[in-house]
Amino acid sequence: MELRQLEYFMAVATHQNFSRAAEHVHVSQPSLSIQIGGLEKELGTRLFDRLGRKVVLTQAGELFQVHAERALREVEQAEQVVHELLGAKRGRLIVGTLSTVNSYLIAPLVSRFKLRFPNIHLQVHAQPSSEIVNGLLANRLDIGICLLPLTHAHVTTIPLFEERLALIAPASMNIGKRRARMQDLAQLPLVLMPADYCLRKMVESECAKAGVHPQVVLEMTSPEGILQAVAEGTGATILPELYVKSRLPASQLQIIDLYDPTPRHTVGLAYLTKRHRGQAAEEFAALCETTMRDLQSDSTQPPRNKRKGRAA
Amino acid sequence: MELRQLEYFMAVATHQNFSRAAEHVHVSQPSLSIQIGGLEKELGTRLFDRLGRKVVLTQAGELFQVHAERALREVEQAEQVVHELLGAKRGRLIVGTLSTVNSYLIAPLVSRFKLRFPNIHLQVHAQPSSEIVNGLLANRLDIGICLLPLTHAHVTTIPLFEERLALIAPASMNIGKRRARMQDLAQLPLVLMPADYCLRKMVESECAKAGVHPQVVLEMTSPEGILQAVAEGTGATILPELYVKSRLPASQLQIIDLYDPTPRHTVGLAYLTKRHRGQAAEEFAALCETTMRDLQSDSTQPPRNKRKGRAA
DNA sequence: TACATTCCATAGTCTTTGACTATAGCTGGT
DNA sequence: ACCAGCTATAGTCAAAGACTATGGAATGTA
Repeated sequence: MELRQLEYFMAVATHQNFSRAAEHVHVSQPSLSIQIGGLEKELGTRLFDRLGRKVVLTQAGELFQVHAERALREVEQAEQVVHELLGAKRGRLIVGTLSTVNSYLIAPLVSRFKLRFPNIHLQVHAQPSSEIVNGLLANRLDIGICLLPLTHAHVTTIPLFEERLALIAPASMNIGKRRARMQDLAQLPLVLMPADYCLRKMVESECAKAGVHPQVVLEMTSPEGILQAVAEGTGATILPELYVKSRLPASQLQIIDLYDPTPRHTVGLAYLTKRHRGQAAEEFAALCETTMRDLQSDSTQPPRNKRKGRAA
Repeated sequence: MELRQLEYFMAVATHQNFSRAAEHVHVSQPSLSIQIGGLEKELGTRLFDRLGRKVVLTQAGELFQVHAERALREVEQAEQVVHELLGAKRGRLIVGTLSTVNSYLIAPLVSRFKLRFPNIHLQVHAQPSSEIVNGLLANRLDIGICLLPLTHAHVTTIPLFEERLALIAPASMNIGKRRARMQDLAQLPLVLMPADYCLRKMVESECAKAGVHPQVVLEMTSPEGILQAVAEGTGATILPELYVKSRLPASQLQIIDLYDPTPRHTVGLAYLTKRHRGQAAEEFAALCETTMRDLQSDSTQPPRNKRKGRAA
């Protein structure tokens, strides 16, 4: 059985006339007759009684019509949902993000995204980079926001923006200045993530460049926990500046710029190389960049009126 | 879009592998690849991501799958309902019958029919012959049970059985014998149907043959009403013997055989010549004959034990 | 009754399309 | 680095659908 036959069938059932039906489906009358004939032959019974002037459904035809109509409607809808997806009018996007990035970027990003694509079902999971990669490989995530570089056979990354890292010290700790050299870290007790975390590796490599060996007094996996430990005076830490600023708990902490060199890392979009990224994913990545640009310009020059609206 | 493509699509979605899917739908792998490719091209997006080992649905594919599956199921059901109809496992049968026939034949007929085809929806309308013909022409009825002969351009008839007509007289009326000649009718007040009814025409023609002119004292359209009028002594009438026997109200009536000649008429099945008669209609007609045969053998030889079961 | 019209079915021709085989290209595992 | 497994492409062939022309039945009209 073919969809064509169902369409022709419905046309005849509607018009009760082969010739009119043929015009309606844009084929010649013989073509339509043959298709209906074939359908009837296949089913083993007549679907229409040809009564001189009119053509009417047999009982078999009536029963058949119910399901033929539904089948055609489902086919139509199958097309429709895909087209809506392409137009980003519907769909689903599951994003994995680093919890640090999650804290300051995701909230404004999500709100912008939802504004533009209200019917895309969005899910955001805060996870460490390794879990994001696993999630992508297992198809649990559509895209991830990770630290770069990330080299994995099947994962492609696109740099989105850089994060500056800053030294975070308890208010009680006397650093004595607003800026610190990387070398100065050698003298501080540090609270860092475990060795297999990206952020820790990054810190280690920066320290190595500066020729210092950090004194790690506590390892914690969550940046949230680290901040709390720092606030209680356990030690200092190094975290993305924007992250800390987004949740600075009533200035119990000092944020101290690092330089010589300033540690930075690149945040990027990650996705399975062969996996088809939907419209929604593309848009999400684009919004990611513009949102970040806005955040950084607000952060680096807070008193300056780069954004007139706010300054006024 | 073609049903073939939906089937192939579902196979790939199920097996997550083109080659296996191809085996499953009994085509070569390239054929299947091409069809999927065509479908994706038509929809304007990938439905599957080909990840080396596995093949997984894209988001578009997932949305598409829902409706594709439903569409295929509807097509399957469309076939199914027709096949069930052919096997008379379901369906509908609307029958028009003469009210006289209706009274004695339909009850046992319907019960037998329902026994054999419990899922056929049966509807029986008692109507005069002319209405039955109209009903057939207007497709309100599937088949009709009428008096023959009935000649109409589009209606075909099949004789089923003969009905003997008998003289029905009120108990009060003194006929003096169990049998009466047609000629005897001339002396009786008669209650008959109006002139445009088949039964009346039939009586008229029988009378004409016998050379008598009936004295009609009352015309009524319903045989039921006629019987009541007769019971009250308004006059005698001529009705199918079986009909009267089926509803003899506590022997207030005499049933008198007519002879010389015995008036009879033929009851037959009528249907639109070009209309396709379903399995149910065929079976109904067949049951009609056998049921009638049983009724007549019970009626003509009530004391004799033609049906051993009863006699014992 | 005969004629004109309408409508569906059939015949014959042509183009499209789907299926097949063989093979290339890529991936993943040994 | 090679082998095994999988999908995509190329090329050929046969089936199927569409079209035009026409036949034949039924309907309505002069």
